[in-house]
Parts: sequence; C-alpha cells; structure tokens
Amino acid sequence: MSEDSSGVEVGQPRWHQVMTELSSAIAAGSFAPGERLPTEAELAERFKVNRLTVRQALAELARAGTIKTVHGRGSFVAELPYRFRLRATTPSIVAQMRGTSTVITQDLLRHAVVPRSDLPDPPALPDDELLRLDTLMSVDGEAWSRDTTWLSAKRFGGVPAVWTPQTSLTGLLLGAYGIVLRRSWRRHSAEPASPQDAAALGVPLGAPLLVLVGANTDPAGVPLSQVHRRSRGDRIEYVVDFDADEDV
Amino acid sequence: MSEDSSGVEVGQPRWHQVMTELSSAIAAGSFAPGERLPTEAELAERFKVNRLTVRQALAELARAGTIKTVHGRGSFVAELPYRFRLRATTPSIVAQMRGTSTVITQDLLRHAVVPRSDLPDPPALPDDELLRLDTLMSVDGEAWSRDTTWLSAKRFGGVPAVWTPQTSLTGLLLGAYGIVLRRSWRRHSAEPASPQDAAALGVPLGAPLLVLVGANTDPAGVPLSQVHRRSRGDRIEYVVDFDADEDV
DNA sequence: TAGTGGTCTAGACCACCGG
DNA sequence: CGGTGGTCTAGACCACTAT
Repeated sequence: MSEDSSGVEVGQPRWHQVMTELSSAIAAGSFAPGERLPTEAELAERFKVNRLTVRQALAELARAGTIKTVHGRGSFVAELPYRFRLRATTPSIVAQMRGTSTVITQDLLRHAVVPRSDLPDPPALPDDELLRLDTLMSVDGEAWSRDTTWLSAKRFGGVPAVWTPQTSLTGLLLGAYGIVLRRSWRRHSAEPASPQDAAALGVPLGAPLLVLVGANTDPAGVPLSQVHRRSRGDRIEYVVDFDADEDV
Repeated sequence: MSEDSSGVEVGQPRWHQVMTELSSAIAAGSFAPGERLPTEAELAERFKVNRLTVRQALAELARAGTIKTVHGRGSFVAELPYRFRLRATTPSIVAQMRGTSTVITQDLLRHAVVPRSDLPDPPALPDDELLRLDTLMSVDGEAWSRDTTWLSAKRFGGVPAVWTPQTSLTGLLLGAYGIVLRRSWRRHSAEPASPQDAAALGVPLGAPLLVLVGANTDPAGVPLSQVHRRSRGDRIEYVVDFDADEDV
C-alpha cells in the first residue's frame, strides 16, 4: 500500500481511501465506541467526494463490523469487538454463556411438527414426526444467533409449552426429561448472511456468519437432536480443545 | 416475501428483485455453471433499470459465491457449489485433500525468520527465533486458502529450501525430521475478506472466510507449530467427529 | 416536521481483457 | 482496438427516526 508524502493512499479507489481513513480514525479513538459518525453528507463534503462514494466506504465498514448503520439515525462506531469463545465439545451454548454477567435470552420464534417425509433432507433422527424449533439467542438485547433444532415430536412435543426466554434446551431436556445430551459431531462453516439472517441478526446482507450443524445423542449413542445454528461472525467463535478432558 | 400476480416481488428494492430473479434463473439452469451472464448494460436494459442497480444485484450474488465477476471479461456462473469437508482432528489439510483426484498445490509465498520479541502477539512456542511461512493452497488452479505457519527457526530453518508446491508440511516434518504432529487445539471463526485476502483468494472484498487458528505439538505435548489459516467460506468446512476414534 | 440513511437515474470516464 | 466491468459525479426522491 504505497502512500504519498501526506500519507494518503495512492493508486487505490477513492472509496477505499475514505474507508481506510475512517477506519484509522476509529482505531485511533477519534470516534468512541457507540458514538455517531458525521452524516453521509458531511463526510462527503469533508472528503470532497460524492455521497455515494462515502456510502460504499461505510458499507464495507459495516460488513466488517467496524460500524453499524441504522436507517434514519446514522452510523455508529461498534462497541469494542468482542467475540465469545464457545467450547465445541459442550452441547449447550446457552449454559456456557450464562456463566457470564451478561443477559442471555433465547426466544422461541416458531415451532411446528413436521412429518419426516415432507423434508427434502431430513435429519438423522429415528422418528416419523419431527418437532422443529426456531429460536433466536440474544445477548444484552443484541441478536447473536438463530437456531433451528430438530427433535422427536413424540418424545419432546411438550417442549414448546414450557419454553421461556431463559430456557436452555440442554437444561430443559435434563430437567424435564432427565436426559443428558452428548455431542456426536459438529460441522463448522462460513456463509454470507441471507436477507432473513440480516433481518433477524441486524447485520448487513452478506455479512459473514459462522454456521454450525451438528447432532447430539443420548449417552448410549441414540440420536436425539440435530441443530443448525447461524451466528454472527463478529460475536462467536468455536474452540476445539484436544488436550483437555472432554467433559461438559 | 409477497408477490404480485406475475410473480414479481413486491415491497422490495429493485436491486433485490433483480438479484432474486437472476438467482432463480441460475438455479433453474437458464445459465449453466461457468457460462457468462449478459453484460451489465444488457441486464440493465432487460430489467429496465440503471446499470448501477444491476451492479448492486451482481455484487451481492458475487459475495454469496453464486457468480464470479472478472474485470474486463464479464460475470460467470460459479461452478456447482462444492465445499470440501475437512476433518478438524487431522493436522494436515493438504494430505487429506490429496486423496482426491483434484490437483492440490501449496505455494510458499514468503518466509522469514523473526525474533520473538518483534511480535506483538507471539505464538506459544518455546523458541526465541521463529520461522514464519506464508503459503497459498490452490485446488485445480483456484486459490482456496492462505496459511501463516510458525515454527522454531533453529529446528526447522531448512524447510523453505526444500519446499515444493507438492509439499505437505506435516509430511515434510515427518519425512525430513521424523516428527509426528499432533493437534492440540483449534479455533474456528468467520471473518470478512480483507483487501489482501480478496486479492490472494480471488473473492470479493468482505466475502465470508472460514478462519482457523490452531496449535500442534509433538506426541509428548511439546508445542511445535502454530497455524493461522484463512479459507474461502464457499469451499471449505471443518468437521469435528466426537464418535469416531481420534487417530491419524 | 426536519434530519437521516436507502434507492435510483443519467451520464461520464477509467482500467482491464481479448483479438 | 472494441468490449467489458470499476469508479465517480450530480441530482432526485423515498423510508425511517426523532421531536
């Protein structure tokens, strides 16, 4: 990245220069976390570019999680980037996070019983009727991940009735059914946020999500549940520790 | 997503409609994998919108990996989405992929010996001089992931001299040094592609990358290497299997 | 209602690719 | 060289938020 005598990038598009200058200013503390940036019109005037050029710069910063843009209000510097480190060996995410001083809620958005034959790619569960739970996990009021969980409808049909935002599914299964979940396998991938993801998680379209697909069994190895979790990439990461004892 | 009588989305921005229509056309096979889409000007005329509106639609499709846009040539439908499934328990990625009929190369882009004291966040290795290897892994000529690997410079200083594009680092350490690597821990996260990532991997700025940070030890548990791998999210995923025997 | 970001247009010029 | 995508401008109007 070459620069001229005044420290301005050379040979880069104008929007890229604006992006890095804003990024540097934020990193240098010229704008505090949570603070509002100048309006797009002001930035355009300050950088002597068109407003669209500013917008391209802001869009990239938003996708990277550096700022958060809200329609009608402005663009705000993100809170200090914090990524929650989750142990992949532990079935319950919510239980792990509850150990902290933050407020964790998991709302049940939808639930339905679906015949296995209706599913193009049914989960590997030994049941004909499957209970589908769509939940949204939030931390301090900020949505962090969307889950879709599949269970046996016959065995666990009562779960939606007793669900509360404080529910941890693993804890519920243990408490109400006496069942201990054991992780069987996990798949980790990175995907761009779909329009639905973007709306539910409050991230820009295309923002990186960390996606987990996995299965849990009972202690005997009988498949009990299958999970599909889409988490904000700037908030969640998974740790696999091969040295430590693999307990819960 | 409501639609009017002709099946056109309603209440969505024009660029979003163009995006979904193109996406559907591709999914329906109107454009074969690898085929070139009409030019932006043609699409603008066909959809009766400005070229910028078409460009916003194409940009989202490119970030999602549906198409690949090349300056001066056009936009091309991506080859059938294929994601390589890598076992997280196995230290060597390259060795895993070599089992397939594809051509895997790993080019050594740069290497340097760095005093540990020069690093703001040094890897957990018991050495004062560290060898840094920057490599690029490609599959059938397409760049899939960039690695930065740290090793003891004293023990492994000869590695760069014997490197070839066919090298697997794990295999090399075993062959030339008689050392068996054992995975110690792994961290998986999702990040947007930086300008450097985008240039090296041929993806759009901000495209989702699957990032792995990890450490390996010798069989006795002594730290040997630390890895930082940034892979194309549309090409790589990691599998953690808790049921299978954890060998290899 | 005023101020903010979100969308869209028309037009221009530049940078890259291929023959 | 002609054709393609990449960047940028000026200007307009819409949608959302706060007061």
